[in-house]
Amino acid sequence: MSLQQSPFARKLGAFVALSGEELSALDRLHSRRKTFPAGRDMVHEGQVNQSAYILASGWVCSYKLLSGGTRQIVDFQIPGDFLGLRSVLFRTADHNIEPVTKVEASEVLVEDLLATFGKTPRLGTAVLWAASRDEAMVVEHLVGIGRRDARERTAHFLLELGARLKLVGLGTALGYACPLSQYMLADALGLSAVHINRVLRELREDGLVTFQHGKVEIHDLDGLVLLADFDRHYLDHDGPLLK
Amino acid sequence: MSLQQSPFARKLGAFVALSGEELSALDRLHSRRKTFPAGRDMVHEGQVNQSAYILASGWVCSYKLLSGGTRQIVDFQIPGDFLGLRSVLFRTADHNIEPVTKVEASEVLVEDLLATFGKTPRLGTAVLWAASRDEAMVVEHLVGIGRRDARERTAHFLLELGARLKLVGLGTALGYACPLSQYMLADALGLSAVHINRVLRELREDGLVTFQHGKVEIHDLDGLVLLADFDRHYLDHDGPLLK
DNA sequence: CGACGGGACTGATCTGCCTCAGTTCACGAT
DNA sequence: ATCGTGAACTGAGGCAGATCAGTCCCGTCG
Repeated sequence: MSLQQSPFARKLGAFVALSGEELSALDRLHSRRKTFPAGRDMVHEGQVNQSAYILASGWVCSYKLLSGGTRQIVDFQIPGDFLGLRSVLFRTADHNIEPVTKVEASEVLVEDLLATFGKTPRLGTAVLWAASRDEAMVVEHLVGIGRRDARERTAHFLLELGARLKLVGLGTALGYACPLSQYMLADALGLSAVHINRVLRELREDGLVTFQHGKVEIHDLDGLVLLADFDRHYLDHDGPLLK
Repeated sequence: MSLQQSPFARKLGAFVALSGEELSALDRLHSRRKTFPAGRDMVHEGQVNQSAYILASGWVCSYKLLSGGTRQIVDFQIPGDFLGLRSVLFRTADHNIEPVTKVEASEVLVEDLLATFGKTPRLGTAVLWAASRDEAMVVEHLVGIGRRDARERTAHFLLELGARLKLVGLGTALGYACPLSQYMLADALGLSAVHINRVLRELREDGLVTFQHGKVEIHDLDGLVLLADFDRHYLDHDGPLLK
């Protein structure tokens, strides 16, 4: 275990216990560091031959635009997350990617990735697991939008985000820094910004969570978990699954 | 090209042009044929060490149950689709799978799958593409539930289903057989069955589609595409992408 | 300094969809 | 023939969340 792990290494380490050799193989993937300013799209839907990225710092969101001008945010990515894996496989991006904050990311060439997996197959397993978890999150998101009301949905979202951030060392069970505006929350949760605002006020007045000044503070974890019908296990585990 | 291709071979063939050798490697995956009656779950959420399946005939749906008793159908699978790939990777199923009709499916052991990919890597590519397309469909579904109204959502769903069925030779641009009840449609689209019924009536009265007696008939394809904001390209293509 | 702009926040009104409570019809079992 | 069941279908009434039209606050820029 090194003192200063990258969020990516930290996240994969939660799935598969990593050796020193595997950790340095990961480090080598981080050579082509790039930065992106907040707000200007990194990837547009339809673009071909995009690179994949590993997010080192900052937040981004993946979204789709509809003809009516509305948008749906599919997911947020936080440090340690893989970006645009599907777009690479498919050769053409099927969604837009916008940095929420200033972002640092490592460009990953497919050939480097495959070579790394060839030499250290357990890393391949770990990345596959991480990708499966991301897919599971999209599914959970779908379920939430389809069948949970605004309060439940918001509560679930904040809990899930907290669990993800905790995994990469950017938050605790009690709170975390969150650069999202209420507009972005609305676009992610399929609600209007006006309604998000009221829901956040309700959750605050009920003593469950506050989300103000870029900080989420969880005041009643059990109450929130109950409201959201949140499965603590599906993101949460202590120690790697594969030793 | 064999005369009688399985739906799975037909679908993969749309992504990657397959040689005779590759086709027979596919056939060998179909040895452990099983059948399942309609209505009784094949897989329950939380089950461990499930097999994966390739659907040979019949329809199934993947869904999640919420604490309130409601359910959200995440996706339907039709012949040629892969079943439970994520559950296998993750070792434990994160959703339920219920046959909509009587179903025939080939059980696929992970080791057989990996061995096949080792010998015929282009098949691996094709399966990966198919999996990416499935993931893209879940994303599109999410967008629909989040930001499309009931009419658009229903129209989009019927078009997408048609495109998928056409790919495996079970439908045309004008219509297809569809064993889904309005209740299932409701659970998939995040609506009530009552409302689905009214929406279907409206679409029928507007001369766009009819869905009656297990048959979907598209009467005004352009109108429907326009209403649904349907991207004809993302599922539709003539001839394999990789020669 | 004042102007400007973007985010948080609010009240009033409207509406899409849900819920409840049915009816009708087709079909399989008794 | 009758019963039961499950799917399609309908009307009435209610409500969650959208939309409209703002105000207030704060940070930034000329």
